[in-house]
Amino acid sequence: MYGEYELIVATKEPWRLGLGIGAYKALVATGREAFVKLREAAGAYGELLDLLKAHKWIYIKLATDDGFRAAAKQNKKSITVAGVVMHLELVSGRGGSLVAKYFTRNLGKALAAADKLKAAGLRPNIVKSGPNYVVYIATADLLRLAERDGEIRRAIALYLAEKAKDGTPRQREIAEKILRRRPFSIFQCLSASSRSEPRRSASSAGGYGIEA
DNA sequence: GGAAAGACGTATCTAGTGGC
DNA sequence: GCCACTAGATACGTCTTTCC
Repeated sequence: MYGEYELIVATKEPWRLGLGIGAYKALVATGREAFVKLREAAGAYGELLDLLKAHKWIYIKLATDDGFRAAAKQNKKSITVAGVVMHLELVSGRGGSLVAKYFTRNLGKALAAADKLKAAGLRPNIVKSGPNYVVYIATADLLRLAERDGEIRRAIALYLAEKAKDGTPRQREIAEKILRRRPFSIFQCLSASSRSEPRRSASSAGGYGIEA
């Protein structure tokens, strides 16, 4: 697939940038290298594109960053609590609430997960749901956890923001209600996490185009 | 195709609050 | 203090999606 992509820049002096193709175009890179060049060229703009979650930028990162690709594959709105990977879920009761759940068909695993969560000072519940056992922590515990853990706070904020934007009408209603009710700010969470990262040197991303 | 995991909806319980 | 009402939380079933 990578061979199908070419990074071509239009310029008055194409020979300075790469292989000249036509009077004003330079072929800078092909295949995977085209994505790598694009990513390098983005420089500081990359941070902005990260925050904006621009889908074309995400495609570039998926093509150039193995770790990001693995994380994206694994990431299903899940959080890790006391070593237990749980996924977030909006529950549409009368008011609507947010819970973190761990699914398993193995009762022993469910009990073990609940023990870990208890050891972390939480109050897990185990319910049978069809053939599954569901270990979950309720909204109150989840929010207490979020106060202590920035990563979990960020995951919850992103999840709620995503549901408020792209969820079903009912999910949007619940997500917006929770966001109004709780002192969550997606922007606080994002800016807090971006502040903790080292600054990158700035460079221009202008002038590049990509052709498939 | 089947098992496991994930998503969603409904019913019910519980706690808080206001009116009397 | 009691009752009614409301909102939030929990319980649980079912359907869908994903993965082997």
